[in-house]
Amino acid sequence: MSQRNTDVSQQVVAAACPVAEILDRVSGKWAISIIVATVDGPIRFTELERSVEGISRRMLTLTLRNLERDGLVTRTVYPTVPPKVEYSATEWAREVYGALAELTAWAERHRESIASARAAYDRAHAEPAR
Amino acid sequence: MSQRNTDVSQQVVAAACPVAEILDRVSGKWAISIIVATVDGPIRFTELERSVEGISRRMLTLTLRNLERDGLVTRTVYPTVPPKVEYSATEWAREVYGALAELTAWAERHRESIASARAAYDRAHAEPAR
DNA sequence: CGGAATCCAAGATGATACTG
DNA sequence: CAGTATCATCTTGGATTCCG
Repeated sequence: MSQRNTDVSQQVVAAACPVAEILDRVSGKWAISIIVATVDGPIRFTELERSVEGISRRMLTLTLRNLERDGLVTRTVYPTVPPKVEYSATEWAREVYGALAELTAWAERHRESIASARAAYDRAHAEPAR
Repeated sequence: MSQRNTDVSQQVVAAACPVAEILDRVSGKWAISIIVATVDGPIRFTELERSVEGISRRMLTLTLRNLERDGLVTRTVYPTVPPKVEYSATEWAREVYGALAELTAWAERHRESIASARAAYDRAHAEPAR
């Protein structure tokens, strides 16, 4: 509608949509940690709970369900006593994680710059309380 | 602590942290849309409001402030009457967006597969209501 | 062991009205 | 025009308890 929405920017917007989808999946507070924890082989629920520092049982369950739903992890139940359930990352998860590599690298390189930029902003906009 | 946390996986976890940071910045409901809207040149507040479909004035302001704080957009005020404020993506924002490109491409390729995987999951776990 | 269910606190978002 | 302020609401996440 606005004159800025030319063909080009429209395409970009369209291209951004699926990213947003993936981001929604992967950007939860815990999703990435869980993917990371599952990439190098099957891991049990309780092991995950210990491995992903600070996660609650509830969030672990919820996040795992979502990841499973999106086909990023598989859930395997062994009907033993006591029960045993293993989770592992799928090929998709590995690809997504790989795609995140560039972003990771970028983040690594700019970690400090970003921190100081933020600090500078905060300083500039601090309460002029006195 | 667990035996799975070998040197390798530890490194991966460490590497994942900064990504999580970036993701937190970029993964808001609106951040990406705003970045996209600002990449191809300065854009005014009201134009943004129209350009980013569905965003409220409040969220536009808040998200812009956060992006500015992280150095992803710049804010330029022209002390005219009526006031004029322009926002534009920084070099950082372009780099991040570029780094997201691979993820975008992946998402594009698998968009349908993911959708059907999710549909299948939902079907399999649907209310056995009767 | 591996959850599901419930309750609650905190944060994110939306709607609306007001202002320099 | 470009916000800020306020209030209502929806969503997230944590803590706890119960169960097969």
